[in-house]
Amino acid sequence: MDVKVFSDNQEKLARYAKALGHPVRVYVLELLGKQSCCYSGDLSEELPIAKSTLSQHLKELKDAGLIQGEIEAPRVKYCINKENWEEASTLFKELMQR
Amino acid sequence: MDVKVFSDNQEKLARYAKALGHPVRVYVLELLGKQSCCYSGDLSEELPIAKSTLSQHLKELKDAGLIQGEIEAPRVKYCINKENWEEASTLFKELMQR
DNA sequence: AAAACTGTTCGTATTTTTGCGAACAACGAA
DNA sequence: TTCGTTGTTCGCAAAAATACGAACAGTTTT
Repeated sequence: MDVKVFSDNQEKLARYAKALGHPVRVYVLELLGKQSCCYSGDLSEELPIAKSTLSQHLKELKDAGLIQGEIEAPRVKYCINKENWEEASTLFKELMQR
Repeated sequence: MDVKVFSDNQEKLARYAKALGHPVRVYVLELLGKQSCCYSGDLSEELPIAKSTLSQHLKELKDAGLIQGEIEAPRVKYCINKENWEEASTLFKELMQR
C-alpha cells in the first residue's frame, strides 16, 4: 500500500533543489539564464574539473529536467528546459514568498 | 593560492539548495512558512522517520542557516532564520527570474 | 580511410548523505 | 532524588554523490 507522506510538489521541489545543490550546476544554470544556450566545451574551459565530471553534472541537470541537450554537429548544445524550469521557479517562489 | 572559481553567491546558493534537497527538509520549511514555529516532537509524529533522523535533518537546516532552534523548557522550538532565509530567497529569485 | 575533435560511459576510489537504534544529556515533575 | 519527557549524539551500515582517467562512440576534417 505505502501511504504517501510527501506531496508531489514537495518531492519535486526537493528534486530540483538537489540538482541545484552544487556550485558547478549553479554556475551552469546561471550562465543559461544569461545566454540561452551553451556548449559543454566552453564550460570545460572555464571550470577546473575533468570533462567527465562536467558531463556528469550536466547529466544530473538533464535528469532533473532543468536543462536539455541537443546534438549539434560535433558538439552538444545545452539550454534550459523551459517548462520544468518554470515549474521549479514557481515551486521555489511559493515556498519562499513569506 | 587557490584561485576562486565560483562566486560567493554561487556557493551560497548551492549550499541553500542542498539543504532544500530532501523532502523532509522541504516539509519542515514549508510548515515554517505557514506557522512561524514548530516543535520537533510535532514533526516526529507527522513524519515516518526516527527521531534521531529528524534531528539530523533539523541540524542540516540549522547548519545551512535556514532555521534556528531555541530551547523552550523540555522542548526545542524551531523557526525560520529570517535573515538567511531572505538571502536565500533573493538568490533563488535572481537565478530563476528569466 | 585515417586522424582529430567532442562528449559520454566505464571502472574505481573517496567522501558525503541518509537512516536506524542505543546511549546520553538536560530539564521538569513526582 | 528519582522518574519521565524531549531531543541530541554516537556508532554503525547502506546508499548516493563526487571526481578522475581511460576507453569508447559519433562526427567532421584531412
